Amino acid sequence: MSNPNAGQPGEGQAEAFVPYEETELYRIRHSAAHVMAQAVLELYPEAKLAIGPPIENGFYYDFDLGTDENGNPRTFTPEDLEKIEQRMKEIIRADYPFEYRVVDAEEAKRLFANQPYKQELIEGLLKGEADEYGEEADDEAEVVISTYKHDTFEDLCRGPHVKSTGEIPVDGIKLMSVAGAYWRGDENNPMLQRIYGTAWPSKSALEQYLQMLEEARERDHRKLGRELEIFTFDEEVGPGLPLWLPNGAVIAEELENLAKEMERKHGYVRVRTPHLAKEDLFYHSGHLPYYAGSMYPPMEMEGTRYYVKPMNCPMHHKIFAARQRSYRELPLRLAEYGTCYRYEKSGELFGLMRVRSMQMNDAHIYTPVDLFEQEFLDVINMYLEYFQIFNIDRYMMRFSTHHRKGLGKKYVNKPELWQRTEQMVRDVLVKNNIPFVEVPDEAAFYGPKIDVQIWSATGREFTLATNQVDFAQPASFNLTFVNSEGEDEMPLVLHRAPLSTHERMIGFLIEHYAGNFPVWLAPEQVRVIPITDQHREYAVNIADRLFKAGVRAEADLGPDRMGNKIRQAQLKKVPYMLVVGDREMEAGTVSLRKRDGTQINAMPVDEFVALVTERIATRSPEL
RNA sequence: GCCGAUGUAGCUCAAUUGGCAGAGCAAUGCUCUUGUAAAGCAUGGGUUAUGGGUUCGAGUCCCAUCAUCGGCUCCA
Repeated sequence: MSNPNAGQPGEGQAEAFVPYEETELYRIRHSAAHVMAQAVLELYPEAKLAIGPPIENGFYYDFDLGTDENGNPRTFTPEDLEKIEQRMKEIIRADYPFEYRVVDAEEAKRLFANQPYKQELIEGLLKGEADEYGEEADDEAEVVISTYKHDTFEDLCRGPHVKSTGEIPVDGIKLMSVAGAYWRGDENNPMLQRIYGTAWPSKSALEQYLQMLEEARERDHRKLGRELEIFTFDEEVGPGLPLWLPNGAVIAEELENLAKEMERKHGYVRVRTPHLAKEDLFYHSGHLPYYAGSMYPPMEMEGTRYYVKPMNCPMHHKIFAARQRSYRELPLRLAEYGTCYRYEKSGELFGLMRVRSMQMNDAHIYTPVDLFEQEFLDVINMYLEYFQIFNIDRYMMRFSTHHRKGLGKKYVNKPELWQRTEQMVRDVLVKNNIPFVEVPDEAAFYGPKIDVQIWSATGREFTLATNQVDFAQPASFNLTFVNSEGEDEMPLVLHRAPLSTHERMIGFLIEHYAGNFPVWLAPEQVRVIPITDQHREYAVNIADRLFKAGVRAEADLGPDRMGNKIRQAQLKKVPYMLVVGDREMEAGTVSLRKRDGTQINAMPVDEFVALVTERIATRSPEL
């Protein structure tokens, strides 16, 4: 797929009107990849070249280094990176021109005679397959095979490049890391060695980028989650199984309260279901045929096999089927913060963003087909309401559809239903002017979906919320309702999880707010700081008063000085600090210091209580 | 799961070619009674991830396992 966020997803590119592919920076990065490949070939003459495209923030190139004397795959060492980078700078300084030429298929094959991956790419080009950028060839256009050459290095390449290596800013490049990557992104293919580099128009731009990475590390939810005591992992509990600390539990509960309010307003009813079920249920649902790879293995008792649930839907379907349903009670919207377990591969785990136990903001909407549009839109609107509350403005709606080659394997084998439901979703989106990108071959096994994509502090892309159409499970569970004609009719099911899972949502929110939660979400909302021991009782009284007003407030009665107590509260990112001494005690006031450093002295206690309770009640983003 | 790297006190990090495991912060105790981001003194804290091996001697070298990190694959 062509990356819709190719430049920077969000800030930093004011001149975003020019497509990334047409910018000078793109040519610089692409050219840097070629220069790197030359340097690698000089160091490892036997290396086989795969592909080396520009990417967001830089470029990479994939190599197959073959095997060593013992038959083990050869890999790059961190020292190699330094050598390669040094050599790249020499090549850049030598200012070799890039020369473009078109070659016919015969010559191309001869040119890359001992480059098997290039041969495969040439074959692909001739067959009109997607090129190295994943772009489908235009059926009408004739196949053009071209190369770019600089110094001793010639690569199969469409370009574009800079005029000569000297146009690559020698101080603007840096090799970042080595990684394994499968040839053509397929895990059945051999693993290649990938070197990632970054490239910028100048030394200062590079430094700025490195600085930005540094800052991103500061807001990484794994770091803040530890510092703010939100969650922890324990080796003995297991990887991907987070433990919510008291502060994290507060945030999770606030999110649940929000969800309950919102869902009540939108006509949902709540249900609760067990964490495991008999094997038969998951056969029925299609999970065992299509999803078993992500499920924990079964446990057996008295000859019956049970699975821990990877999703809540089958249970909700059983609730729908618990009695006969009438069209009069549809759409039926069943909601549950359900706890699910998925066996994510060990290398896929990532802090809170990718875990093995998760609580989903789940709901299933059973609707007659003719009410689908209305229900679907209501769900989208609920997303937008939530995003407004959290000030989430950097996201992307991704419409995932099936691909015919996956029918019966990745997707249930109902081609006409796929076509029909996908068209329904597309129509709703277009008709309501909701911006989205369509991505083929990314659907759920039971139907098309809309995912909301967001980015973690480290730049990794995640699906935050999801909204999926399901035409498969109603059929496999034989779900029906009696329509106005008195006939049995099958509903469509909408799966939706606008608040994601607690794990991913809170991981995201930590980074989104850099730990500075709005008052309503902050685990500790107010800290009262007495100046000396004589003010302890007054501090306790104020904290007590706030507590009774439903505010999460604590008095810091520790032995530290006021200055250090303020520092500690700042480090924990407590929104409000109330400093109290003689002046406040006499006047019945507090000195309010906000987390941002602003200060309001001599504020009457009543006034502060009114302020904080108003912020909480309205879920105000303001401090 | 795959490729690579890393693992020392609650946290951040030291420890020369293999030669007595240390510091700051945090914690605990005592003193100080303080006005908007760090008071002072003292004390405790470690089977150096786990299990093997090499060696007179291993945090350091080797092997295996576990976990984490950067990617790939996959995904809420």
